[in-house]
Amino acid sequence: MEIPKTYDPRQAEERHYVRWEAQGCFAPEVNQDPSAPVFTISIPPPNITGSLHMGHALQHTLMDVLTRHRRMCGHRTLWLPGTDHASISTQLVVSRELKKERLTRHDLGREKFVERVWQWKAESGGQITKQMRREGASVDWSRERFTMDEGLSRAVREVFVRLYEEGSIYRGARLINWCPNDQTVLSDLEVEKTPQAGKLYYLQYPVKGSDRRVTVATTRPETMLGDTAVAVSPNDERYRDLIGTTLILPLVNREIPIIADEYVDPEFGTGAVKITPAHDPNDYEMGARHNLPQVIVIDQHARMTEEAGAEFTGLDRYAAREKVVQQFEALGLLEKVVDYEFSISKCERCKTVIEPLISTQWFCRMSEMPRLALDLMNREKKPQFYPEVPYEKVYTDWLENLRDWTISRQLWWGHQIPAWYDEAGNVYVARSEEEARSKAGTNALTQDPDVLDTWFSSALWPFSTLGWPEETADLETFYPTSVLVTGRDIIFLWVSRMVMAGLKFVGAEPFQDVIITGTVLDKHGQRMSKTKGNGVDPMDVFEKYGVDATRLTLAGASAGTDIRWNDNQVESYRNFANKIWNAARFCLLNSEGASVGRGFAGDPQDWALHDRWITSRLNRTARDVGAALDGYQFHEAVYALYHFFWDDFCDWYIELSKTDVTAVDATSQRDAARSRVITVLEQALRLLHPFMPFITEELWQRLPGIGAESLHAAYRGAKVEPTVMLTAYPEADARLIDARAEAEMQAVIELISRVRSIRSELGLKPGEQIQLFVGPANNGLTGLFDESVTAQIKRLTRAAEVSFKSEMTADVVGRASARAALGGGLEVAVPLQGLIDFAQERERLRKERGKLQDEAEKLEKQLANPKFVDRAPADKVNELRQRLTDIEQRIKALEQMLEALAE
RNA sequence: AGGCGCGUAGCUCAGUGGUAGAGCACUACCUUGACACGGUAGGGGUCUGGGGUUCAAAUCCCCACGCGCCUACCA
Repeated sequence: MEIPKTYDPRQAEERHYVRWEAQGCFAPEVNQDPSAPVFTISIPPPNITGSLHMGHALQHTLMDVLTRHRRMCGHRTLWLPGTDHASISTQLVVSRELKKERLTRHDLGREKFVERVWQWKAESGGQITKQMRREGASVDWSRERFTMDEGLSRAVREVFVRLYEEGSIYRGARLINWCPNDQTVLSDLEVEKTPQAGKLYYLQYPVKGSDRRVTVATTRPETMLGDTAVAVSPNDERYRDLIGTTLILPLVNREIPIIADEYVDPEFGTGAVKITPAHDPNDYEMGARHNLPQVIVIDQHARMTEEAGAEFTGLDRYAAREKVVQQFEALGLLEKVVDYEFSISKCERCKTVIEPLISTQWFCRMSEMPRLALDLMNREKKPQFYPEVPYEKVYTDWLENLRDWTISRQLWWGHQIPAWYDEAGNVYVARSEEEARSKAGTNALTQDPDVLDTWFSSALWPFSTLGWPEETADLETFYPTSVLVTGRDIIFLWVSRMVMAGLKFVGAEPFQDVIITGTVLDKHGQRMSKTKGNGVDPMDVFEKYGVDATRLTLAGASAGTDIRWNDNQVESYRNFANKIWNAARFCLLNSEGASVGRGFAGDPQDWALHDRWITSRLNRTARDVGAALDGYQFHEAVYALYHFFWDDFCDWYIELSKTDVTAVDATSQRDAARSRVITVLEQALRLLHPFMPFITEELWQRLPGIGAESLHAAYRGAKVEPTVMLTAYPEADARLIDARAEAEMQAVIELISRVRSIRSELGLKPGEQIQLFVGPANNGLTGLFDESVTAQIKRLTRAAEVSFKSEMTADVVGRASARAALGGGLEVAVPLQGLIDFAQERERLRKERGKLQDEAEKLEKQLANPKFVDRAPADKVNELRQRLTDIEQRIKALEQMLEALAE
């Protein structure tokens, strides 16, 4: 059999996914067991304009690990894929394309533009779905969904109509966040605050019929043109007498009142606040409290309106600012200007400064639905967040202080609002135009031109993708889903809204658990971003190190915390993949006469030590991995697998099996040993499969003795070729976890390591054969060293001979020996016939003794403390006593050795 | 302004009351019949600083310093 010495990930990645997908291995229908438990994950739908980034790669890896694990446990698993339509982004992308043709969307008109977007989607919108295949994501493509699909759109209309009919959706004029660049309203969550170095302008407003002036401080002088009051704190002595009097607003000469409101902080600025109800959220509220008029001085393009006065009409807001300041200065009404840092709201997408405007929009009331979600958390602690701290609190805090959600957008791409107006302006909200017509009693209707916030449809994702509002079999079977894996940035935008919608419309939470992943940062700890150009493209990493290594890196990063991306880490997992490849290569090159699943017959107590040991380690690993995955501690699972495979299986088990496995004669002993290594390998491949799907499949396919009967019972009737992904995930058998075998093996390992250490420290050449004395023979441990173990010790320490001595005195082992004191009173000696440098050997032994003495001293001190002995648990005290005894024994042995070496 | 998190080996990070760990990097030796993307043996840490609780603190509490994130209507 030709097996290359180095693993080439590429060819395995190309072969297996296609077959898995074609044979329906990812679809829940592959499961033939009607009583199987169900496991469902609904993917956070990536945006159709996007391409795969490290955040996706991380989340997809975790979802795939969970899905593949549950599938191997025989569960009926569904990981449902799809994408969302991303109104603004997509519209911007397509508009940019049009710009190249010197066209705008208005040139095309709405219908043609939307057609064009669909066309763009068909051509360029499928990038992520291709990339997910490369990742190995075991999603059921036959159930792929898109938020603008007919079915999902129907769900959107249904929800809209129901909410409208019960009064939870309303239309009205409110102060909203307006993006003058994108020409649309934005919800509070799509606005980002950034600190900004600016100025605070102190403007003086004359008091009517008096020489007095009231000074107000503002960061936006241009808004003064729309002021309709000045507010002061009711308890502020400085202004008390002015409350209720009138000011003359400079430049516009409007008379405005001085009002009192608790909101005003007398400590800040001058203690007097100009109030512009039409252009500031706080002023808007105060205006409502005091019934102030709203004077609109800025329009949707952030230019001044006619209301701002003839001189200002049409000026950009910043030009207007300058002009206002100039004129105040000219009038002697500019008291001062100071530098001032404040935070400014920008459009999350285009970074344009948001203009708060009064505008008629559709809103969704946030009163009953957040209550449903909060009640569920209080009552049943659902969904369960991982990590619970701090995300559960982040989630509930947000739900407790929600403002109504602006759901309309002035865009063309998206779900057009199912509301129609007749000529009189009456509104008819309906599931279809026909329904609206029959409600209106006329055909002369125009549909509201706006579309809904993309997140409105995303909120329905976990059930709309399963067929809701129809009562489909999928909805019945797969809802609520099991777990949601996502980033912390969309807990508000998406997670909470899904919970609200799920509770409201299906009557059950959309998922039981929520895993919040960290952010993948660059190696300097910076957020990856296009503008900084510090992003790492997962596709490049796949190409360079392989998909499996990349997945292991992502899964191996600590749960919930941010990940600094570092190629070194992937490289080490690439090396691990190569280690797996070569361990398998060894097994396969020596596989004649071997078969998976054989070799471990009979009572385990009759097996060789290393066989009992590896079986114990394997079962312990299966137990640890299972427990880690149940708690979503992926990194613990990776750690356990890595060390089991490399340290236990490769470094020791394969080495200890080599003599038997590579025997020249085809004996049953040889074949049984071969079967045992290959059986352990096969179990290890199964354990690794959810994390490293490609290499495990590639190798598993080559193992002798695998076939349809290797599959998990739930998949045996399915029409699939044997595949590791449908085998049973190894489950720990508690009876095979053998602490004694592990302790005994530990003694053998210590012996070998110490002898190697002696060899190394004394600078013996690798080929130089030595002799070993081990004893004293009355020690319980020497019973371990049967013929086979002794042979292994010889091989691994390059010893020509191992002799067991009843005593380990200098007389017996010879004065010229390098020696070591092992645990349990065991000693080992390497006689060196004059080669030994006595001074050097004494130094070595003293150093060793020094270390032990330090430790003994600490233990003695602790054990001499009556408080410790009295108050610490008895087994802890015993443990330390035992450790001390062992150390003392070793020290004693070392002292005898030193004595024997004395000049 | 508030809330939360983090600070452990040169680097990236596990560990969260009872003997300080991993990967990478580093040193020495080794082309031994799976693997140099490898093997063997090593070096390296007053667990940010200070105080407290405890028989025992990297781990729990308080304070300080440094870093990061999130939320918020201070003109």
